[in-house]
Amino acid sequence: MVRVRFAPSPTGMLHVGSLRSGLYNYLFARHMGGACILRIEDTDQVRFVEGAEQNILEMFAWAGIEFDEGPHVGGAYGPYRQSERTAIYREHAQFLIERGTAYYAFDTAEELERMRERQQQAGIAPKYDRSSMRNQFTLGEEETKRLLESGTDRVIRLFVPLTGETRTSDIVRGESVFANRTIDDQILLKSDGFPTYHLANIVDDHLMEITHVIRGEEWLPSLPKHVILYDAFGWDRPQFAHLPLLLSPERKKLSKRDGDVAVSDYKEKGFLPEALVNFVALLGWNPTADREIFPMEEMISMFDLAKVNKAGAIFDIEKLNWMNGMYLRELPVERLAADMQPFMEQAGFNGVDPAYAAKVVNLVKERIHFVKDIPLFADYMFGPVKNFDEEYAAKHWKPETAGQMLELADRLETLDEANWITEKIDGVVRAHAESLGISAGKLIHPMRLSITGKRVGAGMFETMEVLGRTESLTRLRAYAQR
RNA sequence: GCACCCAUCGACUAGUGGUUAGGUCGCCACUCUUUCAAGGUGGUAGCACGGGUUCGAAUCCCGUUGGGUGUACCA
Repeated sequence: MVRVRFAPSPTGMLHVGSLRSGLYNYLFARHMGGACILRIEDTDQVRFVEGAEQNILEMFAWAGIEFDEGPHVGGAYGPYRQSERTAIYREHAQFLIERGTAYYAFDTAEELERMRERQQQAGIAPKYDRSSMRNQFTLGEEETKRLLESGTDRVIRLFVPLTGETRTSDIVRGESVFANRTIDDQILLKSDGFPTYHLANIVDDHLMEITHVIRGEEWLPSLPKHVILYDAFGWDRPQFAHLPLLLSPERKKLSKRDGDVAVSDYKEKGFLPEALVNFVALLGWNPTADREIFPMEEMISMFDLAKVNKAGAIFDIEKLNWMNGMYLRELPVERLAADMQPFMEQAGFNGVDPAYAAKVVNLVKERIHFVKDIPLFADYMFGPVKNFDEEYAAKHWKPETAGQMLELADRLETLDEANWITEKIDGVVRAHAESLGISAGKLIHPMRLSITGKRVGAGMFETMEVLGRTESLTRLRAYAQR
């Protein structure tokens, strides 16, 4: 059975790149009928951010991505927070020491810093020098034992052979070869007793029976270390798939400095979760080139890791905007009206009838890019017109217009509530225009001005139908008589 | 510096030896029209470069160039 995991570290708000990594894990798991696990990698006590885990959970829920196991739902392989598994890592580090594939080192941060400076000056790659630093090999058995017993700060490092090479395999990128002499003796267990990512990740993936490791390309350089670790334990390794990076318009790894990178930023800006998910899915993967809109279910059935691209993809907000518009026009209006609710409150429109709100959404959804825009775009649907477009008035309001509008109002009044529908209103307006010997447009523009105050909006007759008979007539007369 | 990864229109991509190099966003034009959108139609624009291999290379190989990631007691 396929088991995959998404393993974020709770150091901030969920990043859109992480959303995509999580999504690919989810799509792959669902496609294969396997399990998708959430594991919190909180082994860095310094970078821990309060509330980050909560944000990760909320954003995935918002995006419609569910985990089968994780700290919030439990599971048979827990605990799912690495900070609750430290004893496990210590035991495994110890096991490696006994096997001779890891060793103790006692260097201080300053000593390591000086080592790197020396190496830099000598023009060689910075890498832990096992033969000159303070570790169990240079210190000898007796001194090592003495330091351990005296409680001196120590770390456990991975023993990487100085010769030979390590071969790795990746579903997206194929085979690679790394010369062992270029691979660092990575710290596995820190002096605070916590594991580094490298140790915790391998131990947990093994214990949680992960079959496929799907993660960002930034991990590719440490893949050989991980492979060596699996060998050091004597474990089979999972299959790896390293995803291309999400890039800023400057082609750099998308980071906080590039503006909105948190999923919550997009939620607050009014993007629909379906659109954001669809959009990031297509950044690096493409099921079929003949269309762009794929609901989650369809992505699941079509997902294929082997079709994931190798090159990084620029996060192009323009296309996201377009896609949001596509979903905006497809999603049920009740759902959109519910999404609009928080923005209505922000705009000061409280207590609006949900059914009426849905009608307004339906009326204007083709003309806007975000539900968030509706309270501003169609403010006149939720309260009196606040101000009238002067320029628009100057262009379409002629000396004879007021009289024409009042006459029109009288004629429209002959339509009762039941007949206050788009087609009937349309008919009355056109008949009136004909009797006046002018084009319908000559009437419609002043009507739009009187009723909405704006020069742009939905179809005039549809707008009047939704606004209602009484309010429409009142506004028509009020402006003509002002 | 060193290690590794990558390279098709401005952007996302299809393409796995034979295509007029296709689609989508954006942009431009036209159309529809009561405005603005949406829609429809058309257009703009690309295989980084140089060598091979081959009857034939966007596709395979090598190199160059360019870009990216990593290089922590962070993940």
